[in-house]
Amino acid sequence: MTIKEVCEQFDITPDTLRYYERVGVIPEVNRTKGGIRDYTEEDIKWVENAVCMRSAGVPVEMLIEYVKLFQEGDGTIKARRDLLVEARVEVQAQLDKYQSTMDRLNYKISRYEEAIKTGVLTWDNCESKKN
Amino acid sequence: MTIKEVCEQFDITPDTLRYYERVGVIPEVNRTKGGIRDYTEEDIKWVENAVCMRSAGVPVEMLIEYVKLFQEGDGTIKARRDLLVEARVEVQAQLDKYQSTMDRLNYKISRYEEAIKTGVLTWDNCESKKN
DNA sequence: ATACTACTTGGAGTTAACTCCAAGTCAATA
DNA sequence: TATTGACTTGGAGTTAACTCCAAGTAGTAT
Repeated sequence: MTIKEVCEQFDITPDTLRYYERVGVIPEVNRTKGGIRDYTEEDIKWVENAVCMRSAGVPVEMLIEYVKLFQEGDGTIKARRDLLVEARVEVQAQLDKYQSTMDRLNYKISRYEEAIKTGVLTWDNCESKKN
Repeated sequence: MTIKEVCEQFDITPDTLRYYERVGVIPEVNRTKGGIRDYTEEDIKWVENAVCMRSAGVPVEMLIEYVKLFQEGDGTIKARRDLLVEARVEVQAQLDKYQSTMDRLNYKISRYEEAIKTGVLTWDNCESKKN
């Protein structure tokens, strides 16, 4: 699979994909004799993982560390588990923040909808209410 | 309330708070005769809102736009509602990504826990499994 | 064989959101 | 009054994560 195809599949740019490989967010990718990247299923799984983790803000640094441990073999199982648990803590914390922001947005929007519908501003200052 | 106290309450730095005011993420803050910031309840509500929105990745640009509309008065109710709805779409999309990353992390961690517990690597390559 | 296109590399540039800094001011204490 | 310490400003610097670029090469269509 070419770099272009992989990019379309995950909606990222070739530059990003090459960057991920360069810094070690994914292991080195399979190449043709000519040196052109030819992604295997395995390579693509790594890309999928990286894209997913990055989309939730897991730092590039952490992904690099994980790949490094993975390549060192079975002796790093516990270390990898710990790294993932650490990542999970961060992701969960962010998730909670997003949820509370959603709650706030929903509240504010409902107040605005109400004002628009009734044509009356039913609050002194939307911003100064607890929500 | 002093800048220091507000910072402690929201766990941010004075520099960040001054930056928010400077670029317009929050309206201009109340001052003492000497020119020192003295946050009112109203000011603090704005800070609370900004911190919450920023923690969910709502861009500074959008918050600035919102404050600007707010200061223009009641004629901008619909525009403000639209802005908030736009923000909500983004936040929800991010929330979904975080959730699917959590699912992936939970799956991977459980595989690792299993391997650690049994002492047996029950998969060829943790990364190459669908999850 | 000759274009043409898509790929390759290392390195420089960009962006958003802070974060730090130097120089100056003010209120309270010694 | 002199010093201290926290505050003020505008502007420069930093950081993470890309994103772009110039120069070169490989595979494909004419």
